[in-house]
Amino acid sequence: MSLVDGGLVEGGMAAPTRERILDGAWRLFVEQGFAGTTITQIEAAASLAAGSGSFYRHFRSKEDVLHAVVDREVERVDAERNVGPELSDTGGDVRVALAMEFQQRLRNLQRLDPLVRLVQQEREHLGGSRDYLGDLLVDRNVTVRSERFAAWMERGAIPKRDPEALATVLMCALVGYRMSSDYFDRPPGDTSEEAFITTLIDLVVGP
Amino acid sequence: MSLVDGGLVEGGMAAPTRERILDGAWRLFVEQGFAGTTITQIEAAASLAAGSGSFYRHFRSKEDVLHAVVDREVERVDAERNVGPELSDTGGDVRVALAMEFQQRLRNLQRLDPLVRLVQQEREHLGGSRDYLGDLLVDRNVTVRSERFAAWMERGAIPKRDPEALATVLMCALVGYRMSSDYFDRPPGDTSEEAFITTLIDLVVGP
DNA sequence: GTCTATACGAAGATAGAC
DNA sequence: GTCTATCTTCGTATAGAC
Repeated sequence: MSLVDGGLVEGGMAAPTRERILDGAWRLFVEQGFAGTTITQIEAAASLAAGSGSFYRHFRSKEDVLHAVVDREVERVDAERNVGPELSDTGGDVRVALAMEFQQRLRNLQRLDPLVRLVQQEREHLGGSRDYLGDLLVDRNVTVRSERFAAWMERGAIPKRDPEALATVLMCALVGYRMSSDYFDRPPGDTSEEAFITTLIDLVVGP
Repeated sequence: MSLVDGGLVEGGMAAPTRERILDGAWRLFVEQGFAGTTITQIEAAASLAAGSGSFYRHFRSKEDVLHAVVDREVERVDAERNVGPELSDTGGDVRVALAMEFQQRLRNLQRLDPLVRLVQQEREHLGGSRDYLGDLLVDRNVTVRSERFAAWMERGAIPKRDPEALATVLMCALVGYRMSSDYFDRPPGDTSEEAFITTLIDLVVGP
């Protein structure tokens, strides 16, 4: 049982203050942005007296905790990295394998949206973390998918094309769909996720 | 001849203070964000005395000028709206028509990036403008393109598919490519714009 | 309409007792 | 490590002369 608000974790042990500060700062930064969040709010969220400088016993400044928060989240992304099912897991049906992969990617993108937004907002202050996040979110995904597509092309499961460019196009389409949906609070062109994925698969597999 | 910095416009007439404030605020908001920009900076950019409240003779608050700036930019987007060349303009070559259209869309997206970012940053304060921008940037584009695709499908120029879903997928791919490039300061998967567009065309037209 | 001067509040950060 | 209390800086906004 986990009582995050009370600062307790499984087993009833009180979470270290530093962790509580990171948890609270992360939530507040996501909800209000970095500039919109005050040290006082972070202290309150960490069950410290609001307005006391207790925060400063654990972090040197507001920017300091921003870096710590972002780095922790980027590490989590790294740890949770996963790819879609192998073709063999879906009875050799390439359409099913693609559908599962695209759905999973859209879910992942949605989950990562708060982090992406925060990093975007504070891009000037987050040079290194931003580079690493780009590598994690984009390049490694393209690499892994393009290798898979190349294998499928060899087997004749999908038409032959430049596998890296294909992987890039598909990833960009999914990124664009998710960002448009988040940005405008509705799917682009009123195209449902299902119709979007179906069309994407048709384009990849061919008629 | 236009001397924006000096507050002059064609003809040598001094631009009204209100316009100079809008120009300066727009530039500063793009460079530093809304929260990161001070009234004092806006005044200086408009050639008013820094720290004097002269700003307040023209706008009631910082939020007020934000709305005015965003609305002005959205109106400009609306005025500049344009679509790619007709099929007949390219000698009936659908690949050429698509290439020109995609290139133009990528250029447009790049030009609109500052506005999109600003609206994203201050989304809470910009409800109405945001809805309208979504309509302008996404839905109208999808509508216009899907009608065109439907006509091309009738003529047998491209394979038959759901034209609206196809237009959505393509627009999302371009949005994702541009946003990834801007976000990480490099194209995703190190795929050049040319290779990206070529692959996109191959997917649409078929082998 | 623009200036000088300033009131007011908010937020980051520190000092020192416990 | 946490508290009370406070310092300092900065930014919004206003008052009133010109």
